[in-house]
Amino acid sequence: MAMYTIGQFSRITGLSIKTIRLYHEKGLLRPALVDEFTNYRYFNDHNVDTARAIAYLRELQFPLAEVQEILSEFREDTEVLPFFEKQQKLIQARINQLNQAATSLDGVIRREKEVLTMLRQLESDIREKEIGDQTIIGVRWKGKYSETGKWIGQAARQSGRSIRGAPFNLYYDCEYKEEDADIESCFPVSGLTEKHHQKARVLPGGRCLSLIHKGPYEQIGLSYQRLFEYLQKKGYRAQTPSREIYLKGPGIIFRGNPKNYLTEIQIMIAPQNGGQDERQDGRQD
Amino acid sequence: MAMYTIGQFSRITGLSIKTIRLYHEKGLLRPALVDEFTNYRYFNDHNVDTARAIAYLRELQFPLAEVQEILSEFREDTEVLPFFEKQQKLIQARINQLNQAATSLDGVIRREKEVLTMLRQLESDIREKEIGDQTIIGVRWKGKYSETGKWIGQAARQSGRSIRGAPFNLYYDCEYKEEDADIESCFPVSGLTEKHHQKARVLPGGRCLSLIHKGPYEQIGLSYQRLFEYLQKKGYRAQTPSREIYLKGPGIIFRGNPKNYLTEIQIMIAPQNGGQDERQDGRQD
DNA sequence: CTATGGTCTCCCCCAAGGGGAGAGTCAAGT
DNA sequence: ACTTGACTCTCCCCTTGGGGGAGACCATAG
Repeated sequence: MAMYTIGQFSRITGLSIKTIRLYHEKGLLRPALVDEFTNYRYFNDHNVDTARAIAYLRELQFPLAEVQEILSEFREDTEVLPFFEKQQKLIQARINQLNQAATSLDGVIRREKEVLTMLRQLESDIREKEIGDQTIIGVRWKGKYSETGKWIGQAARQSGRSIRGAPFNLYYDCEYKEEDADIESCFPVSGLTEKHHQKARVLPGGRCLSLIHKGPYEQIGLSYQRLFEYLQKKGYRAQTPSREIYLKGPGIIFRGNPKNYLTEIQIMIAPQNGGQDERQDGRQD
Repeated sequence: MAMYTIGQFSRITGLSIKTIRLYHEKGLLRPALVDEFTNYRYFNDHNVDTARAIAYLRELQFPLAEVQEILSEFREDTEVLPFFEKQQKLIQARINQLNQAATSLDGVIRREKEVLTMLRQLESDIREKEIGDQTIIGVRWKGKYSETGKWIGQAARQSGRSIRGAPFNLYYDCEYKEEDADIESCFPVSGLTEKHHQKARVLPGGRCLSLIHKGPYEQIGLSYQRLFEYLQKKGYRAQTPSREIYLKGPGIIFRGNPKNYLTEIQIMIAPQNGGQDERQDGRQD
């Protein structure tokens, strides 16, 4: 019967010497012989089998204590079935937890990347553009502008994992109101589950004026002023609700510097004249 | 500005007192005030924000050291993007590892459950039954019966994650040979990838005699003898190759007790005479 | 003034090993 | 027989993210 020193045994089994000694100490792997004078460990082929079994169970993420229990109390694979099933549940739970983290990370990364490309191609000028229809979930409320954060949070909870872009507000008032403004806080969504589906609706696209406001929200009045001037100069007719998209605001981790906040203001333009498809107002809910 | 004792702060943030002290010690969470005489910690609302950020990053599985680095060196979410991306890769790796374990566990559980049902409905009697076509991957070899283990391992490696049942041998010799037997060691497979596809082939089904042999392989000769007697009595003609299905042999963890090994022997029966579809018996089990 | 409950620091514990120090051992070459 | 270099031994400390508990202060209400 071949006997191996711990180094040879380590090379055979792929376990580190430290690990082998640990398994010995914990009673998982008893060397075939321990020299009673030198304390040198010597292993045989049966030990190799045991080591392989341990390595296999460790791959299956069993804790050492459980490995020992299995190895010491059973002699047949079938008897270990309950352990396997317990372990399977445990691993599924861990996978779910990690998947949740991965999903969150994914969302964060996507959002921050969008912000970065936004920042790069930023020109703080009024543009006319076409925007498409969007499926959204929103929360309608009345109050002061500064309460927006709370309601965005509300909308985020309603949308759960379906959020597909930056939050925005819809302003249903035609004019600026300090108090008691009529606002809907929304998220664009997609891939909704059944029960979320009824809370969502489609926000129609169309032609709009767009201006990206850079800086704190307190100064957003100036950007609105520029937009209204432009509207008047071109003779366009504005449609409510107007939209304020919070491309970059207080972050998830940091509040950030308000000087770098980015908010896109979109004012939908009513079709010019005559056209029978004259929608004055997108209210549907 | 509201100030909270550590207990209140713990209730607000959901972090345990121990955890808060740890974060303080590691420099992640500096209390707004530490009484210089009593060493009591007092926290304010800004601390609540920080604690929330820490909890969020911990949910994303960031280690504390990284959380501290992020919190101490950055002020904007976008700057943290590289950390997020690194973390995403790390989490994916962990998920992959766990998924591998889960897949292995799944296979083991399925196999052992099959063995258990086998054991329950075991009657060690000769039966005639129809078996269906099977897609298999096999390794053909010549040598001694006892080398089977090695070649089954070979076949397992070839089949990878597509294995769908117990391993078996095909015996191409008409008679029992001690040495230099002509054998193919196989696994039933399904869900093959492209590159595995060409190694697989279909093993045709048909009518066969089946006997489940219980006990060590060394005694399998007796079971063969019973089968051959039955064949002769019925006047059936046997077809090669015959099959030996290792329902329960040495396990993955334990070698197990050879007295409990289960091996199903299947001998295909050649169609009787003339009639190309002559079923004599409705048994289909 | 005391009782009760909060809080402090300090120390030990978990899992699954890794790193290294200092001492002892083995086998081969000289 | 001696040396040398490679192994191996035990013992201790370190990691992560906290948990448990001891013994000593602290705060506040009755």
